[in-house]
Amino acid sequence: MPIHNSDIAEQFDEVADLLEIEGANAFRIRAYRNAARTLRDLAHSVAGMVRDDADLTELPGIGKDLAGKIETIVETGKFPQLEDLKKDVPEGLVDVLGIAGLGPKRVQKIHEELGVTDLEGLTKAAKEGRVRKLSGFGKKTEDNILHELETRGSGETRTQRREAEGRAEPLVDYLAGTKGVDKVVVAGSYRRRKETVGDLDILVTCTSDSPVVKRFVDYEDVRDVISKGETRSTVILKNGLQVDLRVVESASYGAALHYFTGSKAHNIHVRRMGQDQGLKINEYGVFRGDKRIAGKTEEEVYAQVGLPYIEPELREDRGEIEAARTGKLPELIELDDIRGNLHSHTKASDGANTLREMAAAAKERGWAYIAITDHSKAVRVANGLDEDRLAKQIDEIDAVNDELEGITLLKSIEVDILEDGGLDLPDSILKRLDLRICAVHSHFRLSRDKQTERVMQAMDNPCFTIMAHPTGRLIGTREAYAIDMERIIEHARQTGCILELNAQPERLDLNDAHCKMARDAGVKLSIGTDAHTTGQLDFMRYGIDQARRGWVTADDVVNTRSLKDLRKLVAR
DNA sequence: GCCGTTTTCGGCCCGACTGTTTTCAGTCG
Repeated sequence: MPIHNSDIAEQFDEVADLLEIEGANAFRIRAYRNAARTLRDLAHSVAGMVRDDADLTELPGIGKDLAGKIETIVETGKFPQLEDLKKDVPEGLVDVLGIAGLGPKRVQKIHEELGVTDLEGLTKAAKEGRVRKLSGFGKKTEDNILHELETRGSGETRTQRREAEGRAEPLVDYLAGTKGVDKVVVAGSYRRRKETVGDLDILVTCTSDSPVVKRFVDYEDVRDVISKGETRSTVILKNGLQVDLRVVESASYGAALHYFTGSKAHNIHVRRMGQDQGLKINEYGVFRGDKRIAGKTEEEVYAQVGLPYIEPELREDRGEIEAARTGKLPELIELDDIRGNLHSHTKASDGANTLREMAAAAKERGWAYIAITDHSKAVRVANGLDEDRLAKQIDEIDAVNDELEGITLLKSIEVDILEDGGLDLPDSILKRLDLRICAVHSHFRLSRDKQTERVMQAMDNPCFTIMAHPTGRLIGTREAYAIDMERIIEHARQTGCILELNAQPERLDLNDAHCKMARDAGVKLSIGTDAHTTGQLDFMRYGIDQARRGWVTADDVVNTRSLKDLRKLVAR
């Protein structure tokens, strides 16, 4: 059973949690968390690196000690240090640490003085009024703990970007209407365009007498007010989403925007660079001594540490600072670069619109072409096309194209990859199409090797043009099927196949790390909306967001090309 | 536990808010 990066990352995070409760050195704890993050962000398998005898200490945040621990985990499947820690610290305390307002010190105290070892014990102790009697605790703290225990959902939840937008936009409009308010902007992972957000960070600039904080906590969608100060406030919305408000004066806008956009790792890196030059960087500006020397814009902040502006989507401390320093930042793709869409459905299978309607909607968006990719017959629930129906659709598209102006329908199909790696329709009909996108819709539970080989075999068929939603994941509801993306990307490179970045907001498949990996390998991408209605063609922007997070440029994406150039690219 | 264009030892980002305290520890982002 191969060990995945995320397995090791999880164990490192668990060690960090347990060490925290033990009261270990904070920097040692951070080292484990940093290492966990490095492993999660890594596009290739660290187990593979161990197998190849690669030097793990080359990875950021991994030194001699952690490299050794990774090797032990990969080679033996065991992590003795974690086992030992679990003997010393009850595991249930990790859940207790997850309660907002309870940090390591308080958890320790609750454990030592009240004998609490898990959430159940904590609930009992709080209900019996024993928590408030501890020194440093009080009635209010106890009430907060009980409230938190009652209202918290099941574990950690992140909100999908589209849902977050639905909450953020009206709130921004509401705040912008407040007296004295100048700018209102959503920062945080929302601005970095992550596929999901943990909370919303809203930054406001306003006059000193603006009632914006009061207006914020009075917002009708607020369920709980966690804190409310002069420059900061935190609330929980009725759907459980946390929103943080930060207020700064205009002179600090850029510094605050940079700070609250993050990521934390990116900020720490930039601050350290500032420190090396005798500068202090905080949310109010860049300071030499007590004198603020920058802060009005983000560009100013970066300039002070000798860097060009870095796009928010890149700010994950995944090499963007080095790239900026050496002038190697990618010129990220933009929505305007897109010339067409290569994944769309019609009424013929499970879409809602006709060929003409889809063509008109694509033209409205300024595109030059749209590929019609209805399902093939294996997907019965979606009324997939057999050979005869596809042949009819080919004729129909030819006829419609004769009437259309300024937009071209491309003949295509989303053909199923069968369990044995064959395609669901004969080559004879597939060859009549302009391009073919190929997809896995069944047998998700094959072993990693079998799944990988199934797809690679399909890629060997010259009819294979684009791999649709390559890992099959649905954000928050279905894990990716087991597949070795390193091998898939390498095979795509060798065969000239294209990988799709599916832009459906619950798919966004490839993820950002895989986009970068494909790009680094020189494999071309297609950003496809997978639209089942004309309106879903607007999902293109989610795909662009994800691509930008993957360092993707317009040149890396086939559907930024003119129709003529696209035809050349899809011919293998 | 990591890391190094002054360093292989001694640093490690920085400020706001809450609750319980009488000047601040703990927590959070």
